[in-house]
Amino acid sequence: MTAGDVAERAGVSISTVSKALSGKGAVRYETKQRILAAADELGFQANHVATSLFTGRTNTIGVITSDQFGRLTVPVMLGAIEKLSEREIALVLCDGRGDPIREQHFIDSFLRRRVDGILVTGAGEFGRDSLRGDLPVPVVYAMSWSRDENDASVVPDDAEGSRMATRHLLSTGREKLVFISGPQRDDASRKRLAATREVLAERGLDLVHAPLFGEWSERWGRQAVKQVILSGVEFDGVVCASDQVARGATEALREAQIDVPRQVGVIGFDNWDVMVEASQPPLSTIDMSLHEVGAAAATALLEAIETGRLEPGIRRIDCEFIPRESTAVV
Amino acid sequence: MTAGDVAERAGVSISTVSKALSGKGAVRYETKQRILAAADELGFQANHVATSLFTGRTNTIGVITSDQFGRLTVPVMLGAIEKLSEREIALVLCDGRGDPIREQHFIDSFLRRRVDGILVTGAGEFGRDSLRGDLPVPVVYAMSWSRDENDASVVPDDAEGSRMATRHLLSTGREKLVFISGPQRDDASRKRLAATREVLAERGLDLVHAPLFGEWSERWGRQAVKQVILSGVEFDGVVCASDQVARGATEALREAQIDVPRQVGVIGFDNWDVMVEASQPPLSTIDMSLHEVGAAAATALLEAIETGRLEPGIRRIDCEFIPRESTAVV
DNA sequence: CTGAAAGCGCTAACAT
DNA sequence: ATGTTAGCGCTTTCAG
Repeated sequence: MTAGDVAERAGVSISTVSKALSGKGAVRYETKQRILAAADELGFQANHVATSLFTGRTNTIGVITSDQFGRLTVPVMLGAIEKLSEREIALVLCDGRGDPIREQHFIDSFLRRRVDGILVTGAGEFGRDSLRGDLPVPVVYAMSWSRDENDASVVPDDAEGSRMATRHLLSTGREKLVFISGPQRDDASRKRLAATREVLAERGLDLVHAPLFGEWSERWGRQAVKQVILSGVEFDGVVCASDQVARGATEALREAQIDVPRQVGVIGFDNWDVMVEASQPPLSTIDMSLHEVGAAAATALLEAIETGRLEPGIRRIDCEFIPRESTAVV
Repeated sequence: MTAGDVAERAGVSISTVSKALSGKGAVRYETKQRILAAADELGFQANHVATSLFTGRTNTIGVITSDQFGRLTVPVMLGAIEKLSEREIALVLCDGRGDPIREQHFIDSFLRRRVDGILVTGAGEFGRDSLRGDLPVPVVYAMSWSRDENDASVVPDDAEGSRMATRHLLSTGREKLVFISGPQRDDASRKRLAATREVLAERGLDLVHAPLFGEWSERWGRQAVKQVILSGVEFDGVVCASDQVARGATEALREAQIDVPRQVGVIGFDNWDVMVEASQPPLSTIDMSLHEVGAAAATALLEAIETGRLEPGIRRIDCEFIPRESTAVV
């Protein structure tokens, strides 16, 4: 099933078939119809491989992840997929697992396949190393950002998200806040703490307890709250750097007969459906708009592919505040 | 950067370069070294597109999902990716969303791209329609299975998993079991119920309460247990068709001052880390080995691509029982 | 408006 | 052991 078959059936030459189907050359209306009909009858689909060989573009972009497509990277990837499939661009995936050797291997494979561009993603606990300097195709980092300022990265505006969270808690009349997060070395932990403190400072306030760093788990959230309660410090709001932590915190409060949201407000981060909805009460939280992060990264990559220009630096996508009961005013 | 450049640099012809690099033709050791050196210096990577055009194989397989790569399909896809990347086979992804029009669109795109095979995946609540009869490449369904008996599908052995769960509960000395599941129309619900009853029947037992169908959520798990408690029926074990349901059930039991596992044992299904670990106590459960499902589907597809033969029918992959505290004997 | 011909980068017979 | 040649299926000048 090639263009030759269609040509034969329509009684024209191969090049006329090509022109008719691509719509690029000048073909008489009537012959065009004949060709289209023939192509249709034969179910002809132009061989994309051959086209790519000629044009040098594969309409394919390589996606490499460092975290096995987890909870954070999947939405990013879906956002990118959606954007790219509008333009008939396919994604080929591979899982670098954060191992530079594996990554290098896959990059080579991408280059052999002549992908038009590369998207790098990952959970983004830390800034990551640049892939390597001399790639012949544009590279965009999504969610996971490159420490190299000449690279282009798209990430959620974490800091502003945390500010929104804190401002919201303050706006419900609470002033005695506690901050619970995951590991201290994680980028997200540090940024979210700094942002929380910044908002408090603007109002002449500070956290009423030293920030609590642990792990990204419900268990830690529970434990941290118990610790705060034990410390005897008075508090009326808990800023959590993840929904898991927030859910754990909420549970521990309930167990200690402290009413959420009446006595203490709790806000999470992530808008992870299974956490925020199952929590009692459901959690107010910050949505990182990961879908948009992926879509924006894809758009930037597309533009770079088409124009050859890629604006370096880190682009931040707005987060969204999602109100639920855990911070309601009662 | 083509084979021609390498040839020129090594002072040989293009075909000799091809032979040297592919290792297929006979090339004198010394010239081969020269060619390898030249290729290395130039950083030459053979153009995969050109090779594909010639060989007719793209070393690419298309993956189409009906559920946006959710919690169940991601591990399946990762299992497949791992298997396939061993052989330098890439996956191109798209998201059909269960919409036949979209699916058709992507299938066409796959065919234009001359993928070597197609993998269909999805959460598998129901058996799905076959893609369409006359595809020129092999198709394997993973997790989501095709209702057409001529197709090849790979799924977890759900029924045996449920039997294991029930047998385990019985083995801990419990006999008065309750069954809580998601929507009744879901395939998984019905199969898991049937399997549970089958094991009970073997021992001359039956559920002590009518099976409870609702949704795949913690909330429903909580509600269902409350309902059972309210009914006044005596029970000492809860078979749940998902970890979310099991976690909700466990919570409701705790709230009702019923000790898990001392008074009632609870077993889940999925081995979803964030659920089983955060539950108090942690949940015993059944792992569906989704990674293996993906890997097995990939293997079957590879074989079909290589040999042209694809064994039709549904292949079931063993589940694994994961003991934790919620069913411990105390 | 249509067709012949060259070529994208590679492979594999077939010479030499 | 190496080189020459003819494609893989398409696009695109360039003639006619």
